[in-house]
Amino acid sequence: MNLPPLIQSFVLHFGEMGSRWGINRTVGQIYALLYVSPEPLCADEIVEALGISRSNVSMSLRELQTWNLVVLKHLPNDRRDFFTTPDDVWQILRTLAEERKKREVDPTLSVLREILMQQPGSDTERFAQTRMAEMHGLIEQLTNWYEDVKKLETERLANLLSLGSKITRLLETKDRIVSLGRRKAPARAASRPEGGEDGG
Amino acid sequence: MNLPPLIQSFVLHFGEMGSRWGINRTVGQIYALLYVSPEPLCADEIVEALGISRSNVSMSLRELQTWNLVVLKHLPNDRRDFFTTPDDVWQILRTLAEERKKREVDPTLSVLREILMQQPGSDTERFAQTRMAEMHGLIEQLTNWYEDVKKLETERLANLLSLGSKITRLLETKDRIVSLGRRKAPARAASRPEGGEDGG
DNA sequence: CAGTTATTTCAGAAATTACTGAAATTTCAG
DNA sequence: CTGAAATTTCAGTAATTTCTGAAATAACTG
Repeated sequence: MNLPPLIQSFVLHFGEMGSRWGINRTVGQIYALLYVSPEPLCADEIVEALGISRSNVSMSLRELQTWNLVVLKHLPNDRRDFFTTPDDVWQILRTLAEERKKREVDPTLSVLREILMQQPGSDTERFAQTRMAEMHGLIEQLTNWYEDVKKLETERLANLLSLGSKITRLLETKDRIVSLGRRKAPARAASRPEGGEDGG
Repeated sequence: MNLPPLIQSFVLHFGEMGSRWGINRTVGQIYALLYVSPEPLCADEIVEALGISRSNVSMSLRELQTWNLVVLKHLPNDRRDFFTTPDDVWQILRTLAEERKKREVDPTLSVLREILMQQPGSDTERFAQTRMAEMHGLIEQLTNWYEDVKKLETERLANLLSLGSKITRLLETKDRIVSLGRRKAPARAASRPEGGEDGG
């Protein structure tokens, strides 16, 4: 491997991280390298930089393309393929989320749904189904939230993030306003398992 | 493998999913099995159910314990160890998030910080650093949000989720109110990197 | 203490995954 | 068309990961 030390640390780290995800080491390294390169790189430059075989680079780039994590560029009068990563980190995040959802979450949801449709043949199975239903419910809530939030423009999303849980204070305010509007009902008094009024 | 069909599907699916994460197949299967079992299971029951070696079960349970994803139980007059999963799915989610952060996000942040401290030795390195700074910034925003939100009680969190991006409408309302309060300025016109006020 | 049961460790076998080099394919120029 | 350059494919090998059986350790009983 033949890289400026500071870049090498980054590339190596991503290689290790890659293997901790489903991604393999080489794929992680190539991604990292492209991410920090000022110009698009061609396959042979990657071979040179990382010291791996040409065919490995070819396969790994293909893998990255199926993840939509790299984009192919062409230079005039050069028929080699050059590669970069999208440069907006928020966009990268979105892509990553989308792909992981597609590969991990959606199949799980569909397996769960399928199982939940079936008739349990015993108490054990019946119990299992209730557990799976809980899991299904949680995942569905999360994906609904995700589907909803991913539509936001980056600026708004960033804003939302930076509010963090402060948002709940706002919600309380809203609740108050709404129940003021309603006037009649004692609003929050009714059956709430959770006792602690924490009214600011 | 010796399981009711409906449970077997679930267990097999989690096995496959496991290998797609860093977790391996057996670990995934054991987790799934414990998750849907009405009673805690001992190691030999797992051996029996999944048809794997006793030693593999022992190692995999240890792995699950380091993730805090299983809990050990003891029955009276029985010195074997029994295992279950926590049964609140929200709690499981929190644990998972926490562990993955610890293993994946935190080390990445620290590598990035370290690299960003160093003096770049060339333009290439300088450019790489700016890219890494972008990534670092994004990750930091996300983890700040996470640290903030994870403190919420489940009920509140679920509430927040179910609002999804509707929340932004509320934010707009708030903006309007706030700028009404201020009266003078055209409010949003000026370049504001971050909304300083949060009402409260 | 010896004997019994439960659990862990670990060297090596088995299985899986990643990588390479050589050959095949594609793409383009003349 | 031929030939050169770029890329891909793939069979075989290398490396890594997972899993097992046997042995070691630990925890308890009487």
